[in-house]
Amino acid sequence: MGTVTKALSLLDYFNRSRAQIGLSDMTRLSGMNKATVHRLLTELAELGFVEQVGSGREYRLGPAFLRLAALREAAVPMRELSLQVLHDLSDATSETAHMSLLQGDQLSTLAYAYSPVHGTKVTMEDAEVLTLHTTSSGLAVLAYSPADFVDRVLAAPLEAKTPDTITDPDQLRARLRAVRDTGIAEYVGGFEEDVHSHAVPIFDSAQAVIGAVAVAAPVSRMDDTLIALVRAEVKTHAMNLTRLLGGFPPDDFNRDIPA
Amino acid sequence: MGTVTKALSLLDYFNRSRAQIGLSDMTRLSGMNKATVHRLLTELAELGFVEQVGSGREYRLGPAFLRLAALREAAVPMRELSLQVLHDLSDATSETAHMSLLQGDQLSTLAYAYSPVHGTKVTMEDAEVLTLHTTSSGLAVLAYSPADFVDRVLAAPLEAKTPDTITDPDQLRARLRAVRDTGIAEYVGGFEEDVHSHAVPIFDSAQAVIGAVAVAAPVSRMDDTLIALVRAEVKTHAMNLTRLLGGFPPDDFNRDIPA
DNA sequence: ACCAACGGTTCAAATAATGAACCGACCATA
DNA sequence: TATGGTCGGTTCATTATTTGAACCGTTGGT
Repeated sequence: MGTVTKALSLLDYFNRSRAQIGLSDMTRLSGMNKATVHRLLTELAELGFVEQVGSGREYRLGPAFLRLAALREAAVPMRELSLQVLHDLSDATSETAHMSLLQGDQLSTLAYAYSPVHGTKVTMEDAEVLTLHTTSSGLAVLAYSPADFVDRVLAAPLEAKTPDTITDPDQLRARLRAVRDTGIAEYVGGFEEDVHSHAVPIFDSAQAVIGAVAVAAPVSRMDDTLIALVRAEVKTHAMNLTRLLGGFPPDDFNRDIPA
Repeated sequence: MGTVTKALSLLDYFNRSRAQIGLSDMTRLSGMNKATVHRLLTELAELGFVEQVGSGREYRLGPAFLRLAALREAAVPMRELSLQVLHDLSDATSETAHMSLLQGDQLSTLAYAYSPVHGTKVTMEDAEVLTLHTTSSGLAVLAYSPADFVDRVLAAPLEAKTPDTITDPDQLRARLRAVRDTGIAEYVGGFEEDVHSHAVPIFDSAQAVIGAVAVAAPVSRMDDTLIALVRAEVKTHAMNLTRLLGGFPPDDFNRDIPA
């Protein structure tokens, strides 16, 4: 392992519940020699990557990250990142993948990717607007939204886009509980007939939901084999996108899919 | 220079106008050996601190910074606190307010706030980098920095950003004495022409200067009335921010403005 | 067809990283 | 107030990593 990796791997020991770490703790956590850890932390401190909290006390993450994160964000727009992940995802599933962001009480499609494998596929429009109660992405977002927001959305008139759209608030709430249990949302024909989709929420740096990644296929093609594949792939790719965007799943987010 | 410093100093060559850098360019910019730069970039890439844009193409800042910046802000909500104060300050003065942190021998902009009152205003960029000898914030920081740091900064070549930039060390030292007398720094057109700004230093819990809060306005608008208002407001808001951040001004810091 | 510049690789020589032992300071407990 | 444990930090001979000139194969412009 190179010295740079050793130094930067120290940063991984910081997290929300452990914002400050002392030299001895860091030595234990990393398994490295105390002198080594001290030298690395000192060097990181000079660069502003960590800082010492008081006088000769614990270390915490430094201010340099704010500057570099701003530059990163300026250099790589969210849409480009989403497209990369969606391309992978549609490749892995051979179906249409898309990503949408919560805007007001609707979802607006940020990006999508098609697979060339099948002649028939679910197609999207640029910046297509989706409603929350008619799509798997909407259920994924609602399932991790604050209660008052969910209340407001479900109190409004819920229009049926198809005969299969769920418009009963109680039924929708039951679906949201199911989503929270599995970490993944499913909807058959709620927005358009003949479309079966699975969606996983995307979170921001404050662990709040900001949108969802979904895979959509024609109902006829979505058999048990494809369902298993799609669920696994959407889950991992969505987690990956959350990470790329600098976000964190909430602590109660179902990290491991129970089959 | 330690290996870690070498690796992380590569990151400083990225900025808004140069978001992607190739291996050869980076070699030239850093003055290091190409093999060394390649190894360091590869190591940084494995950790997500940089990433390669296409297949065997240029490098850019990686996604790790978003995660770490979020953790930093969760641990120390410096940016959020600054934004609150800056918002108040720009409201009170009807001009642009900004806060920057000392990083190495430069200032990096942490946050800023605009006033909606005037159509023309001084604009900022996210994470904009300011030099110490060209800005009122820089003078404010230098005036309360240790002598050896000031010596080092003033001994380096001082580039003129505008015709009004002060590049003579003796003249700058005279300005620093004036800053210490009043507790507030002033600069007209040192960084950009037509900008007149006032700045007050921010201190940490060890009474050491860590940055500055400033208000910047177009030269034409900065008349005696506005100057008096800005000086009073910057002073109180900066003191307030120092306090919010858990810091203390040094004992010789001029607490009451003598008009 | 050519040349220059690109990203990337090699390996002996040079250099920086390492770690066991050691400080003084601090803080409970005795 | 002694004492034992832990803290952050330091030292320096040993060791392992980093370094850099030269070298690939590839690409793109002339």
